[in-house]
Amino acid sequence: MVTAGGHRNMQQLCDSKLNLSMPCSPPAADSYQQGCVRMTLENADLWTSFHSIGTEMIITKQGRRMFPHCSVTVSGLQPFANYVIMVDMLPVDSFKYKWKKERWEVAGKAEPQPPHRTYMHPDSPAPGSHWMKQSLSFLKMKLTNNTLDQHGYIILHSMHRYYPRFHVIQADSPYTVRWGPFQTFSFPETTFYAVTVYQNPKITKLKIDHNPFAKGFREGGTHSHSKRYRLNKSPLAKRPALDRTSLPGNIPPDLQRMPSTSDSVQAENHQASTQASLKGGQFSDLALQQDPFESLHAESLELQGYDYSCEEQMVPASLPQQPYRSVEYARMPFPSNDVDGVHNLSQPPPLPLNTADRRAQQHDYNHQHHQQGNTADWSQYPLLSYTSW
DNA sequence: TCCCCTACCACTTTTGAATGGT
DNA sequence: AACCATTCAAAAGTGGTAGGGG
Repeated sequence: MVTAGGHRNMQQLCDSKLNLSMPCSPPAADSYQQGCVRMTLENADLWTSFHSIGTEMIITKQGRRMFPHCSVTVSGLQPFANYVIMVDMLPVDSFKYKWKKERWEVAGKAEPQPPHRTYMHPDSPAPGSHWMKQSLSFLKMKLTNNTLDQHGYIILHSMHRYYPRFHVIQADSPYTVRWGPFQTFSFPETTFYAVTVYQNPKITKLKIDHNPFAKGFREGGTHSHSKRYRLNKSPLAKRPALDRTSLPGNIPPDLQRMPSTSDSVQAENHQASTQASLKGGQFSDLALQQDPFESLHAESLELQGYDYSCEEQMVPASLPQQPYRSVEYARMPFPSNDVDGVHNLSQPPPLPLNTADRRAQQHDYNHQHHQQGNTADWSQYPLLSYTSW
């Protein structure tokens, strides 16, 4: 059983930084508690380096790996129970951004959410002993801005901010994840701007310094763009789009089915889902502390009726049954009004980098306070994406 | 005009099939 | 025959940027 436990109060949560424990489940889920799952972000120093500048992740139509890539260690699992471990991406806020004058600025309201995708670790399902044996790398997870992507890559909007969310689900197969209790983790340091080209030169430099693949360009000398279009061949076109490394861990499209967010409780919590998923107070409190003055301007950016609904466009039908996880499912460890338990951020989301960020986060703060006492809106972002109904 | 996206480049790293040795 | 180690070609992946499009 994936259980909740560990850090309960905010101070503990903030102290834990990159080593996250799940907040305890609400009483309703106590019967499923048998331990305390902990997740630690690997390469935390690297992530922090990028985060201090403002991490950017390239997204391309063909799909691009992350750098730094997500790698975590897990403990507290039951050695002989099977688990599925997955990642999805959530928007940090309700804005889109632009890079202007050496800084990120809010450029308006976020685009409607693209189809929600979830990446499953290739080893899934595997016993807890396996997961705890070594760190889990999500190196092969790819990000794309192609909303019609058929490879199962994570679909994001450019110039928007996201953070990865890790799910640990007790399940014997990807087809039964809907039934198993699960816990969710996220790391503030992993927040990033999705971009099609790097905006911040500092990020480029940092990536080149750390990413061996970039050395070819740096050390290879000049780009002979005079040759461009002379050869009518694309490195990608001459290869199969999906290959031996093509995300074996991706959830079969058949499994990417979830209840629409317009359903049930999700409709009630229409807006602010992201903010709520980041809430728990920590994030917002920090944002306020950071720049209370500038936060005064936040309300001008308040969004109205932002549509967070997720719709899966990929509709393969190789399986007759398309499991989904319903937020109303009884085993869901997410409480309806336990703020600490709504999500598992032990830390506030990333520190604001500039005025725009602070405003955005203040927006989150305001919104979160409006959400206090409300029902859980974590459900805005289903654990598994869905295709159709 | 501005902003963002796409396609392409040259190079490094990774992958896995083929081969040879024990 | 089975296993392990090595080799090497192909595939994958990378950031920069010209050009295109909205």
